[in-house]
Amino acid sequence: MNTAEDVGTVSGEDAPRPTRKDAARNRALLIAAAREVFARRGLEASLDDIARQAGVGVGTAYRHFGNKHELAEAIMHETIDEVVAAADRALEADDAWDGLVEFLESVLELQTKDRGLREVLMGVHEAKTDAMQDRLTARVRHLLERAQRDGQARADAESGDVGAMLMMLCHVADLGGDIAPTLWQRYVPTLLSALRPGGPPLPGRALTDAEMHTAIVCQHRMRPPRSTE
Amino acid sequence: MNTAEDVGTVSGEDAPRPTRKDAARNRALLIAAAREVFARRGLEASLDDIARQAGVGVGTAYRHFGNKHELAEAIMHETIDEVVAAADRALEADDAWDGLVEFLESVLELQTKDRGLREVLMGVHEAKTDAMQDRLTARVRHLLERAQRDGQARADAESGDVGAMLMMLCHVADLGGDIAPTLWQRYVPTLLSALRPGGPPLPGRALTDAEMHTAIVCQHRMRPPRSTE
Amino acid sequence: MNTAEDVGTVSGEDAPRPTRKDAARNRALLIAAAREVFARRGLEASLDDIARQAGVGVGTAYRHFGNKHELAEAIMHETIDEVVAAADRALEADDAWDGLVEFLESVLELQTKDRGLREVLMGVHEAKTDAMQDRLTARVRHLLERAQRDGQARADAESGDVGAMLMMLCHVADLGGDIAPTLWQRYVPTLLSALRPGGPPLPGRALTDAEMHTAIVCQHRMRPPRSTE
Amino acid sequence: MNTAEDVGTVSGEDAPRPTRKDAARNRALLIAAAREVFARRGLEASLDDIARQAGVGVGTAYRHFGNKHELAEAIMHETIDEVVAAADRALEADDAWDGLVEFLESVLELQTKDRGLREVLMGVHEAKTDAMQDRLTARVRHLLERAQRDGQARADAESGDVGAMLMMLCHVADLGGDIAPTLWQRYVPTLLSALRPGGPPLPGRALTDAEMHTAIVCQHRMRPPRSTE
DNA sequence: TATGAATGAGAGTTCATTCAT
DNA sequence: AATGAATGAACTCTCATTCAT
Repeated sequence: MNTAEDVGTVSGEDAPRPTRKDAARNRALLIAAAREVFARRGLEASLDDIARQAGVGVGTAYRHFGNKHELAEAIMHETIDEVVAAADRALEADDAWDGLVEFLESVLELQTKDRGLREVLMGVHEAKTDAMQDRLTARVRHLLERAQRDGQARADAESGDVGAMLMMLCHVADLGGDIAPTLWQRYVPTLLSALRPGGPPLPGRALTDAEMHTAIVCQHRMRPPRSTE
Repeated sequence: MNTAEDVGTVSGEDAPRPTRKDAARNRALLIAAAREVFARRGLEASLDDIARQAGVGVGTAYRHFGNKHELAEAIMHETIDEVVAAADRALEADDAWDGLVEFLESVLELQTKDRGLREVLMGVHEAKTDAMQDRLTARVRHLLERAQRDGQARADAESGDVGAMLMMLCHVADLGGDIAPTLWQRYVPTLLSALRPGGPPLPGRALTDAEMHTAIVCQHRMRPPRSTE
Repeated sequence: MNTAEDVGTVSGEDAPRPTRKDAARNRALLIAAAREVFARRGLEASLDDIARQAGVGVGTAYRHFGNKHELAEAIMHETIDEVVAAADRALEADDAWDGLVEFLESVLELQTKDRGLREVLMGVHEAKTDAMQDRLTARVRHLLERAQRDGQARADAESGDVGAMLMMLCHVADLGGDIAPTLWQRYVPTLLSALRPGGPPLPGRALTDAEMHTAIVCQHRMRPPRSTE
Repeated sequence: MNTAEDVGTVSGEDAPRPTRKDAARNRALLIAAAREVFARRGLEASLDDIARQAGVGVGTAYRHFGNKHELAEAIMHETIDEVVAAADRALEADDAWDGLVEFLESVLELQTKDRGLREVLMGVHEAKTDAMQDRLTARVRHLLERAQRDGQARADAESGDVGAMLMMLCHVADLGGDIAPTLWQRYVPTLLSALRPGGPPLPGRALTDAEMHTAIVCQHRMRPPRSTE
């Protein structure tokens, strides 16, 4: 039923399979829209809103993501990429400790602008988050280990501590919100002091990476997908 | 207690009729059910679920509470009462500082068992929460001031700091969840050290009580009741 | 369980069955309340509202009336009484025609103040209205017949015509509402002229009393009572 | 119509895509169902009933109409179109007076079959009705003015009079219902005689178009849509 | 393959009617 | 006999997901 005119979509690029580019672009459009909408309105935003914002049909969203959860995961993936990038930058700081601090600040700055990331970091999510969490966890561990090697972080500090502190700061940042966007900075020195050599050790033990993983992944607040049966 | 004279007015317009026994029971059942359901599934749980859990029709819930918000408020009221009671107990501790610590621990223990309280403390609520927030804020202030008078807390600590720390700990407790229910205890000494005299002051400034109020109240996640009119 | 004190309700009237007066008063209270509420808010007002206004439990309303329809009927009964009274007064006017006109005006004045009556006259009701309709119909017939005997109304006018005209005027009065409360008066002369001797006869035929009855009774707008099954 | 240049923008943001065929069919089904259901049961009929009658899910109704009011408006629009068409036909009658009469008769015939229209004409509606009311009012005025120019209607007749008469006739038609579907015809000559030159003027004054508008629009019986905020 | 219309379960809320007190 | 709490069906509206086009 399509007349010849729509052959021109990619107009002369003689792609091996047609419309591959389209699909990629739509995926990108959806992710961009989802980030913006989730960032602005939180994870409860409707897929219709996101699709509209993307200039795409809802059906397209389902072709690419299967369900809302998967879309959110994809968003997280993209977003976590930025966080990972920040971590990688921090890993190359001259001073290991400065790198660690720099990383925390980068993350906080990122999540201040992005309610999507905020909710993700604060554990409002589900399932396949796995791989991304792990990528992040690994970086955190590296940052800490580097500082430990340089004698700037105490040997008994654990990467789970850094994670916990990051989350605490996220929460304060969330609390401060627009009223006091830099509130979280007030508590950075105190928290980080616990990682410094010399003082009394932290009591008990931190979450292992695996536990952290489970902990975050288990905190669904987004309803599970309906069983299609 | 009624004298004979007003017999026959409009068939007993006097005594407000002291809450029927079954009504009281149902109210209690509803509150119990709501606490349990909110505790387990969060504030987004439906009234239908709560009513079912209470073994009661939805209509009954509406007779007692008018709308979902009011029910949540009532639950919160009950729950905050426990928190306030804990604060009042803490205010009578022999040692002011021990009282403050004791209070934090009590709250954390309470919220560990109750996702309802967790969400309330973490600011996932609205409107009429006001009074309760304020009751709590006042206690926190008293606890801190008492410790300051005794020279156990630094003079420049602010009650907003205690609030922020409480929230951070709540968040860690939330993170630990069932996997590590005492995780939060690991970070108590570090955080509280910032309130102790002697060290470097906290940079910037804390949220005032009013700001804290606004910050928490503005973070609705439960939609406001539809205006019926 | 009743102590001796409530023997004093009727205090010394040694009524054959006690508390008869109470019941009567409650009935009266309910009717008064229903008239007021229906008059103000229309037939869609809830029984709860009416009971509250009466200072009585809903259950009492059901003891007296069985269901909302019956209550509305009772209201109508009371209200129609006034209309009937107006008709009886009109029947004693010196001039038969003046009596007829006077009657119409009385009814219109009554219904201007009473949305309850308005809806009743405009046929927004059901069932047992029967007896009352009939009482009214009879009066209308008498008024017309008296005017016919005096040669002031044409012989071929039918009482259904008077009824129809009354309804039309009610409708115009309803239309005028508060904006033009006397609008209906503009159309009285025209309509009544058709009842006067001398002009061309009305084409077709009017509704018989029985048809009028059926017509009005069939126009439920208030939902029928739920089948209890 | 699209030139080649914008090929590839966002996959066809150009043509608004001319209403799908099945969508159009469903919309038609809904409108048909709504007309039928509203016609049979009045404006209080539920959207569920209408959707069921249309053989369509409720959601579909909401996709097409947003809320119950809008659906009713759409129905009314369609229906008023017919009335307007009747008026336009009447405006082309050879004889101005015959045109006026013809119009009244058309409307009455239409509303005899359609309780939906009946309620609309009798002012049981709201808000956006405005435009349609006005379209109708304008026609009525034209019809009357044409008759006045031809000397067939008295100069001091007002279009509000025609409106009032139309409503009165609607009411009688409503009264006659199925029992006497032509009852209203009995009162046409009498009423219209008041518009004819020669007789005594109508006392008082008619409603202006603006007043008529207000009068009708203010008589909601259908509750306004809940503000979703 | 993309579109967006259709679906229907489910949420909050109301109210006529019943029934324990 | 009166009370008003309890009930539950019904209503309007939303949104994740499916499916015809």
